[in-house]
Amino acid sequence: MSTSGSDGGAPHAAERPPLEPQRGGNGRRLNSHMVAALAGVSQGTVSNVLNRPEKVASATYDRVMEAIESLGFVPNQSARDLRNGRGSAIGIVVLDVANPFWGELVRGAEEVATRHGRAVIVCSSDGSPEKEWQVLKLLESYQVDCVLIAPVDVASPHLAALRRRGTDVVLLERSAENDGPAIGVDDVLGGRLAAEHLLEMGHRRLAFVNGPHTIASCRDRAQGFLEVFARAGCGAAVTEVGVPTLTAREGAHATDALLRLEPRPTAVFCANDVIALGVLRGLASRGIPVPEQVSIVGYDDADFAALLSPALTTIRIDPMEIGRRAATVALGMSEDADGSAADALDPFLVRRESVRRLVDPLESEAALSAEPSEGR
Amino acid sequence: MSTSGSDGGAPHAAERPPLEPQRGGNGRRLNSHMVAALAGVSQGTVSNVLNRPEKVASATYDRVMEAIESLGFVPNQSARDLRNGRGSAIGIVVLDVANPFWGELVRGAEEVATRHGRAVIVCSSDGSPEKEWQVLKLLESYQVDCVLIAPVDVASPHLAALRRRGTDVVLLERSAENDGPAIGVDDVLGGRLAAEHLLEMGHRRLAFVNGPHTIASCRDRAQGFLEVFARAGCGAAVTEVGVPTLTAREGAHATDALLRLEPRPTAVFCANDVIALGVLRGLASRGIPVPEQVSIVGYDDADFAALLSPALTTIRIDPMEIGRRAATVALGMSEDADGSAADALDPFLVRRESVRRLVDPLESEAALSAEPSEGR
DNA sequence: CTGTTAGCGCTTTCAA
DNA sequence: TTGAAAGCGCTAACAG
Repeated sequence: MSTSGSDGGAPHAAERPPLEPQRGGNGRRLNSHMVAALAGVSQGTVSNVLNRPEKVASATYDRVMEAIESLGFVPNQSARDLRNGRGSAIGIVVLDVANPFWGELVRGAEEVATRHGRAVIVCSSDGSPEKEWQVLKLLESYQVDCVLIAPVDVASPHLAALRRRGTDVVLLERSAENDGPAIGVDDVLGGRLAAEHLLEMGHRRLAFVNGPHTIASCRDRAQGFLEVFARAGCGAAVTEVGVPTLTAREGAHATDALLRLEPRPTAVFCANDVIALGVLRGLASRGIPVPEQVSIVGYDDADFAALLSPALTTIRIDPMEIGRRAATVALGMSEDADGSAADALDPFLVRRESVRRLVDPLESEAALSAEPSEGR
Repeated sequence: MSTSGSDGGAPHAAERPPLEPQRGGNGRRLNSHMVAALAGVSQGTVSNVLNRPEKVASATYDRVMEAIESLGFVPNQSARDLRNGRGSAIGIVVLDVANPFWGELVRGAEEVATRHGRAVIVCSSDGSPEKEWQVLKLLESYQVDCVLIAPVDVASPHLAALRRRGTDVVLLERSAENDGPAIGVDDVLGGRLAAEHLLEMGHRRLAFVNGPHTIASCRDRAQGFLEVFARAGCGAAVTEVGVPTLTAREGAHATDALLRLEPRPTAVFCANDVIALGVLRGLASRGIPVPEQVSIVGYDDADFAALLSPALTTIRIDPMEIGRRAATVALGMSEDADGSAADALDPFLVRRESVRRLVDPLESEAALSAEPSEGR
């Protein structure tokens, strides 16, 4: 049997009439006026009980509360928002909620928002400026109080316009070309960490699988990663190979390009774990052992990173904490100091099994041929 | 330098006055009245242009549209919702958005909702009835048009009450004790699939790491899994070990209990991949090889399942499609047939590396003796 | 301390 | 085809 019954000609859910919700006993919609009537007070007093309890005598307070409970009254947020001239929901725009990184971030934001009785409206932009614009309009129509956003393009005029119209926006990434509040990880540092680790492990021929530079975090990771080699003056060869989207599929797809590189890299840094996962998959399907023949460093320390085989060495960041902080500043709860308080979380290296130490310095120079059996 | 500047005593974001958003040229809030003024029509006409374009002369239509564009006017959804007596957002309550399964599901729902100009309010219940109730109140205050929910307890009175008050609710799981619309995977079938596979592979001593039976999907998976053995009459020994939450941590924690079992199981079925991942981790830390000593079957085919080592044999379901369908019926777009249309997605088995075939029938018989070899 | 009142921006009769 | 006016449920200012 199906769960949605088609019992004897009953109309199905989709075509039920615009039946009015939440009726009181008399058949009218349940509202503060009815609560007031039941408690024997005026609407204004009900409002006060809800919003400024201290302004009302405790006897009346109790009576009103009782009425509220017994009726199961829930104030109409649309009306409040309308009256207050500003919505109470908060919007959050990420690249893709289905991606665990953004999922966790959303979770963190949602946690603090709902704790404050605020709804969070979640939208995915898929990295598409059009879709981003569309969802921003949507959020604006809902009069959201503020939007937390990982912008496709920080410099987007739509963003600026949104802010100009009075919506608070807090960026889910740090960015030089932005003056508003922003919470994010210091991705330049993250890139640097990866580079230093690889250098220290003896790697000199490297590749970096990265997303489009329109994404600030990609740009930053590249900057940090590349600047280490530029500075080191160690004659390392670093190639950046770009992928259009940060997905496992693209990572796997990039493997071909990686293997065509001359000289072939001994290590590849991936802009995130999902890509690393794709690269790992691509390498595995071609029978190339990791880390024996190529070392991999990911970014994010996603759930699965520790459980891959080999376990993925990665740069750890805590997306949920970003979400929490972003929501906190968005709600104006960041009363600490001058508002510039700790807006960047420092990522750190998690050493696992996907990076091999190149013991013999010559080995890294031997171009492509020769590989020692390396058993460990 | 920090991204949120504390430049020369300028007040920081949190304490800016309740400055009114989206002003028109004259300093008042931008509304349909101002659009009307600019276009030289009345408010009602603007409303018609937006909602019933066919009712308005094309000349006026163009003029109004132009005014809308030039002003950058976005209608106030709170006001519409208030006036319409029903919100336009849709709520979705899952156990945890940070979990990739729910993240994907949310994504699917969000995709179809935003395509229809509807906002999605996302909430995580964490499997806690209190938190669920809290978020349901939140959603109700926002007057959401409908809520998509994976209930902590299908039989919850709060759910029934919500529905009674006129909010559409569509369940994100199939359940016998529910008569409203529901989209979900046929978990009984899923459990059955796992059992049949294990049986076919020669396993007779099994364990099932499962979450609380208050969660319908857990109950159903158990039902399907157990009923196969009951029916098979093959004298298989199956033990269900319960974990309070469906997390990797709990899975790892359950490993002890698993290993204490007499007789020790040759295969364990896990209620989802995340738990399987925890069990895998627990087993690995104790040096017990999979699948050589124990076989594992997961559920969900999460992102990482294929990349574990060994790659996880699992029951695949498509959460995003569930989300899409749920949102579709919620929006009353399911005009197909009588409303009972395909409300269950069939899961299927994905054979990978975590299940070993017990070649020698004696091996599996040694423990409990007698069973018809049942090969099929 | 509590009641009264005036709208917030929008949709929708009802008239013109 | 368009305009005028009423009112959705709530809050805030002001009176009592």
